Amino acid sequence: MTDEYRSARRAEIAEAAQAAFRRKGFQATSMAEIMAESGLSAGAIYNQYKGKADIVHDVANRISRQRLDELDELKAQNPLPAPSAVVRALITAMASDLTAPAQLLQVWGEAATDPDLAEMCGKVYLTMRQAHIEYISLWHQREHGLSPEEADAVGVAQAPLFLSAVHGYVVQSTIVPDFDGAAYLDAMEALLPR
Amino acid sequence: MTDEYRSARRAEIAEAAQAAFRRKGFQATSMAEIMAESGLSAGAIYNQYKGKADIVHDVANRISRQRLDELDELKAQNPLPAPSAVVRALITAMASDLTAPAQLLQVWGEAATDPDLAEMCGKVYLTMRQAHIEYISLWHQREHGLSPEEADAVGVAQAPLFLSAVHGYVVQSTIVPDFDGAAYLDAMEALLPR
DNA sequence: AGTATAAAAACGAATGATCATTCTTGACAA
DNA sequence: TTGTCAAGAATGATCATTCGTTTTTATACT
Repeated sequence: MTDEYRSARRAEIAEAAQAAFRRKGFQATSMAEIMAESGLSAGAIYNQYKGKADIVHDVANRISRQRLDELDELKAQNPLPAPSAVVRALITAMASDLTAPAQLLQVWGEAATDPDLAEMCGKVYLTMRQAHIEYISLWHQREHGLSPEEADAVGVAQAPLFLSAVHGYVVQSTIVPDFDGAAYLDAMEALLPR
Repeated sequence: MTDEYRSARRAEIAEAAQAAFRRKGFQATSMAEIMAESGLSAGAIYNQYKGKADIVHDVANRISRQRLDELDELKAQNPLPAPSAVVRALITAMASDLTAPAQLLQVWGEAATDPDLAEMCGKVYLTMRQAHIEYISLWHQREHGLSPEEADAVGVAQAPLFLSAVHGYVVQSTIVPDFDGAAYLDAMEALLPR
């Protein structure tokens, strides 16, 4: 069997598991449910994954990776809009998959007790933050004529707060019954500095 | 047995369960671990709670309630600082219990798949938001001379973003290895409008 | 006060269900 | 024919919950 086949099958399993996890959570989802969702047998699944924990990690990885992929697309695309517009684009991309925010929140919640997951989430965050630091710095240099050092300092200070806009969106869209995403994005762009 | 005794024992159990949940998560914590942590037997625990789900809900409630209690203390106390200073106080109060942010994140993650928990979290959020709307509105009326209607509109728009500062703190302090809470708070006050 | 009695509460071993994982068996591709 | 993969029943462990028993507590009575 070819490598290509292997990874295709892993994707098949991971997608089924992701759907099941989304419904019941990581811990409360049984292997039997993943088997039912994927239509595969225990043997087929254990041929691809070491165990349930292995699947959980792979799915969490996928969910996080998707956010980084969106970041890459943004980087390749834009001229130089305000940082808040970048955050808007990031959130819009994420929210285009309606289940993505809740899934991210599930992963973060799990990371609170799983060191491996915490490390993965931390790495993803650091990549995100670094990209924002560089972007904010660049934007302040061009737009306000700051020196690279001054601009970097601004980026380091502000990047975590721009990312908080993402975190707030994730939490509120999952938890708040009457959450209005569009109004949230408008308020963010009005509030964050330019 | 008096009602007082009953609630004292429930508190005893809930505190033990909370400690265990913090370590292993809600689902992965077994009744045996709650028994060990509390030093009580199965019978004693099942006399107070209907089952594990009952304990989970009670503990999640406690974790959320503590945040509302802090809000009440703030309301009783302050003259009229800027809204961002209120958010700082809220976060500082929360972070004074070092495990509180991670616990909140666990609850929110669980709420993504548990409708009862989601409803509870939603209610807590809505009272938080309402308090902030009123506060921001009041502050804008006094500080910038806005009419009540104008000021209310500002409050409705901005409150979710002020709360995002809390959500961002919760997520980042749990997930980010080198998170600097003090710098985060300073940046927030510098960034949010006055 | 001291003791008997009844009720409540706690104990902890037993139970039955669920679950992750393994392993034997059969099918299929090379 | 041989080696790989999938199937699915079997296994053994874990877990929430129950329940018969013991202990404690409150109360009534002498």
